[in-house]
Amino acid sequence: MCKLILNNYFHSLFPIQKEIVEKITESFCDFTLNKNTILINKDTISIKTYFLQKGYVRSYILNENNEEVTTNIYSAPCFVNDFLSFFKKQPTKEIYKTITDCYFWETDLENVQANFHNIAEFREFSRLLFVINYSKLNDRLIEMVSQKAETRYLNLLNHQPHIFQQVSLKIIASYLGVTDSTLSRIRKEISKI
Amino acid sequence: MCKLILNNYFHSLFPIQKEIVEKITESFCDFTLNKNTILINKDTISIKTYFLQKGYVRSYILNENNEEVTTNIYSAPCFVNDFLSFFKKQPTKEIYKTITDCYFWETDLENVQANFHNIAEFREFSRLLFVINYSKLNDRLIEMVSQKAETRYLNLLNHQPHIFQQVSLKIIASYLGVTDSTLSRIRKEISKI
DNA sequence: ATAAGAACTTGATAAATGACAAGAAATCAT
DNA sequence: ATGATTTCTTGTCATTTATCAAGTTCTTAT
Repeated sequence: MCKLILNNYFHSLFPIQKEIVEKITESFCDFTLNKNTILINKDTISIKTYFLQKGYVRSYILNENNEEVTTNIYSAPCFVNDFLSFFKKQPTKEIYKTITDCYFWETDLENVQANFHNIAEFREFSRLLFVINYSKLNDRLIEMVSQKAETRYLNLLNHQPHIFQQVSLKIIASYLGVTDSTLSRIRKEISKI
Repeated sequence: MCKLILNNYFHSLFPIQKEIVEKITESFCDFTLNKNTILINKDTISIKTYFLQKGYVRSYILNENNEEVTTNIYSAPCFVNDFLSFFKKQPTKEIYKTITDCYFWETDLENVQANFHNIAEFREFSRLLFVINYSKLNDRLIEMVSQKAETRYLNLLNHQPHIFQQVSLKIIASYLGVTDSTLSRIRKEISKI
């Protein structure tokens, strides 16, 4: 149980003394999940916060036709959270499921609260995590409304090529907001060039 | 200079003692802007945080054809912030402009920091504000990728009918992710029923 | 190794939306 | 009030993407 990667993640976002990071992560516990396993189920209250050290996770909703629409793809190292559910204790609308075998760290709200109110550096880190997540989501929204599917595909391919090694095109298609047939045709078009 | 509405907003999101709210908002200053005035310009660093007490504001980007794509519409009372710019001092990608005459309160990062680290209730409020904003943005993204334009239009009409009184269809169209011609046709179709 | 299922591709056709242009209606500045 | 500007609508046609169905390839469980 080595917390090196977890601790480094805190450092990488906001400069914090080693001893303080160790105090923050003291109560984190590790666990693994096999691929295609639910991490957080729909309509439940997420009582843990998760750090994904290894693997890929996606969140998705079921639309009116019960089709899965991928809302986010998480690639380690990163935190995986349903903010509204975790902090406001509301039922989740999305399902969070592993795409590959995964290695996680988890802790609960009680511990987050203690750190948040007692450790100034953790407060800064937490806020930064929100700012970055909000900003990424905003960028994604802008991309979805202002660029066409082919551009969005090329952006993903350029910025996160590793995703294509691990995640099926069906999931990627729904993340890009198109059907798998359309994605297949986009790839065909691009390969011609 | 009456801070009643501003103070009430804090209360409405998270229960805080009156005296503490007054302390939090002590350093907020008010100002007005005429309609169609820039609040935060593109490529600048937003050094203030804004509370919109009265009026409507929108944020938008300029796409590759220099067309305005509305990313958000803010209706009072609410906070208006470019989180990434304000907290990470990064240049904004979006322009924030008033749609109507507006009345604002503002304060700076120094004050936010003092409150954030000294007042536990403000910390909770701040985090809640992030959680709610993140969640709204996530809902909007889900709506954009999983529902068609007509449904998105009807949702906006049901949940925020007041927007249609103050905001031009051109801006609403771009917020819904369609052209103004398409929105016009959607409205025509619906009116037939 | 093999059968079953899932992932991916492809074709034909339909639906949704965009692009452009022109005209009508509303708003604004003087 | 009047002309200029902007907003909104509408027509025609093009583009993008979805839908459905069939076939191929790849994975996985036994």
